[in-house]
Amino acid sequence: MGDRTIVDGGRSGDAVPTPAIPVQEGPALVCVIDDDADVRCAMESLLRSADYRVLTFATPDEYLACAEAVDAACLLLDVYLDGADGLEVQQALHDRSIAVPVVLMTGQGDIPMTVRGMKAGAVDFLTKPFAEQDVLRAVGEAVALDGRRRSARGQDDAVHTLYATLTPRERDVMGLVTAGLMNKQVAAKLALSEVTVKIHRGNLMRKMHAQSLADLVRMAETLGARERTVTRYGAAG
Amino acid sequence: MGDRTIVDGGRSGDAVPTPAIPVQEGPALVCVIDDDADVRCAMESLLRSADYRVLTFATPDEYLACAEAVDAACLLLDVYLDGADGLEVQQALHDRSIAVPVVLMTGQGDIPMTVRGMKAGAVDFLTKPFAEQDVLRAVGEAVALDGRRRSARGQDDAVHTLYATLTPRERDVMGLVTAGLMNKQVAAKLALSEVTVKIHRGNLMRKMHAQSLADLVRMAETLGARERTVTRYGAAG
DNA sequence: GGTCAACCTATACGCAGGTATGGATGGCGC
DNA sequence: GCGCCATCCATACCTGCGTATAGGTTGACC
Repeated sequence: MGDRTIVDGGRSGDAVPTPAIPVQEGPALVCVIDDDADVRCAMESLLRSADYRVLTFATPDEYLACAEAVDAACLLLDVYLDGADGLEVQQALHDRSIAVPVVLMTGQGDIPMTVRGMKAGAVDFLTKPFAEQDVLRAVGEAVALDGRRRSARGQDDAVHTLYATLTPRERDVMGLVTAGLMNKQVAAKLALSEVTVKIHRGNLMRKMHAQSLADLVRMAETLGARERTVTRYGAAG
Repeated sequence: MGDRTIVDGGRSGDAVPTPAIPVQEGPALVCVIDDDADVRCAMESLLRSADYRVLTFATPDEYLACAEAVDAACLLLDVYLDGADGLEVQQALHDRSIAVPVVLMTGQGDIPMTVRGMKAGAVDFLTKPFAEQDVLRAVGEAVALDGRRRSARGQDDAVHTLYATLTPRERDVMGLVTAGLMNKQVAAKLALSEVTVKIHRGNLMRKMHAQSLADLVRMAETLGARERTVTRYGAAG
């Protein structure tokens, strides 16, 4: 605690950015895709009354083309659309790494379709006619899940942002150091002198904002950037 | 690796057990619960032809009372039983921390029931009459999932087994050391001298079979035994 | 009462980690 | 060309870590 004073403002060698963690502002955004205008209208008024921001779309293409929609915390998706299957839309979202929680809706669904939808990661599967409380409960769950995902991703992004500032050599050293190798062993593996390794190590510790090796190891786990040549524990030979 | 020779056979101070990792032997065991004898019989012959070991039960109670059944890699469960709801059985399994992958079956299911079953963690939901290929595919998925869970749990159990051999003091030290504190700081927190901390530290490193601090940190993450007084990274003050 | 495990301490030595000082090289952009 | 950056190295010094040696105190168990 008082033993070592850490000064990081006086050094001019490396500019270390402090990444801002993205915070969700205001009420959550819910998107609705349904080809039935009556459904869209009913959903919009119901969700607005529950204090959500709402955007509605008649087709998946409209949704995918909308810049605002990428911030959605929940997607209410009709599985029975004119042009495309709602389950295909789920797949399309997955392919584009869009991780919005999906609530599926249907008028005439069957069990295999439900199973496919749920296995594809849907939060819930609502059948028409909708009970308002069911819709709000499902949307509530989806928004809550989205919040958890966002905060988890915020942590990961912060680490990635810092990692991006490392030079290639510093990443090499970080990988081997977090694998449990001593400076001498790292030096041998990278064909360097031990002093050089120490310098890189000190630099990357500062750049990663790591106060200890334990910190760095946990960051490496987050990054998945560890040298995975061994089973799970134990220093790499 | 040749720099430091680690000898752990000659010391007589601590007996450190090497935990055996449980390995699944032979063909996987599949359990079937259905009140219809015809279904049980058909399932049994189908699954045996696919080289699974099979146990069938008419009621959930029979299954829960069977000692052999706890090793099951898959449970085929009828959701429409005489006495108890199949979904309640899922809940009962969860309450008893039985983590067997479940495949639900039904003759007259509806979508809300399917959603409940899938949200409760079912691998699949089959509708009667069954297509053989669907059954085998679902069971195959369940068994594969079980295999992944077993290997993951094997790793965790190994660490827990080692951790169980630590004395209370060694656990204190491990928590603070893996939180990133220096020996001196650990000593201050526990009101000890630094030498004592070093001894505990050396002992626990040997007992945990950790070759480096990085190893120990990863084990602590597995255990969830870290001092979680800080946000996520950064040494505890 | 003896034995053992767990716990604690002091001193001392050697090695590993970290930093500072003081260089050197090569690539890139203005 | 010049500055900037990443990379590399050597020497030196201090701190931290790990172990060995050589004790001590409790409390449980036979």
